[in-house]
Amino acid sequence: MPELPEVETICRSLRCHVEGKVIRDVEIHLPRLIKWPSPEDFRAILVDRRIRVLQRRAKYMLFYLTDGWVLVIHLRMTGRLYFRSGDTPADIAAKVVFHFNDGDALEYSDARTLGTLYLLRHNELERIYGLATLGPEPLSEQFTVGYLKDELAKRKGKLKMVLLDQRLIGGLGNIYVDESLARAGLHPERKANALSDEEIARLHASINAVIEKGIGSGGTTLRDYRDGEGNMGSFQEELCVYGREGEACPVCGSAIVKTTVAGRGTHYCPHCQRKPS
DNA sequence: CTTCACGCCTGTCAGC
DNA sequence: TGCTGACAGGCGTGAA
Repeated sequence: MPELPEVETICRSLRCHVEGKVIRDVEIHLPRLIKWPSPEDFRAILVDRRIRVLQRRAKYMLFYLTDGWVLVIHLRMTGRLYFRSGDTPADIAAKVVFHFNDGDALEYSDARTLGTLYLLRHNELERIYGLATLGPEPLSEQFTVGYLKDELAKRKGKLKMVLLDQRLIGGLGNIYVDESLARAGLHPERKANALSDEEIARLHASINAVIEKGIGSGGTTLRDYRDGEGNMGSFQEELCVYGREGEACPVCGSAIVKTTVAGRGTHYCPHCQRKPS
């Protein structure tokens, strides 16, 4: 569900509620979500530790705790983190609940239960393979046109697949890849290593613009996604192609097409994003 | 090394 | 109305 803009929005909405809070207890209703250490140790280590700062890296949320521990949460498809003040009713469907000393709580719920939670020392974070191998993020200093050009040159696959690879760019998912390609006017099945310099520059600018607007809109709420206070995002109103099969392209009016590329639902405008034959 | 199909889970929705 | 199957925004694994 959540991609970089959604995770960033959740982090922003949670910081003022959780930073500085001391964990009093942890309820674990679905132990298999805890990937490291054992659920028993996970709980025992968290109890009495304070959340110092909450940071985000791509789609990972990192809660830096006292004594060098870091709680790492990846929401995958349907994970949700919701801050609940002590005087409001608990979510009985929550899979993991972090109770704070002041009576407030942070609830993790997850319809498809594909999310992952870890508790590691700050110098052990590379044990999470996906976190250790993340590429630079959109809008970061390292994500330059030159970087994108060099990386695309090494890839023979289709653009759609390459842009979803978190080792190349950290934080893009299915929605923002489709939107980036639409705004750059590039067909999702173009070969990554066959783009002109001008097309690469356009793609780079489009990725940054889409992610920046996505964050500015508080993310994209198509179904499940809410921020840490339960608010919906509004970027769904600005989507050009994603979820708009059969609707008119905002640029040329052609009907948006949906296909499957690299096993993922893929939306594009057949006129603005022509595939050179 | 890259590329790609598949499995993981469950809720929702279209079609019958 | 009730059932069935396809599908869903992510990622890790393993095979080629």
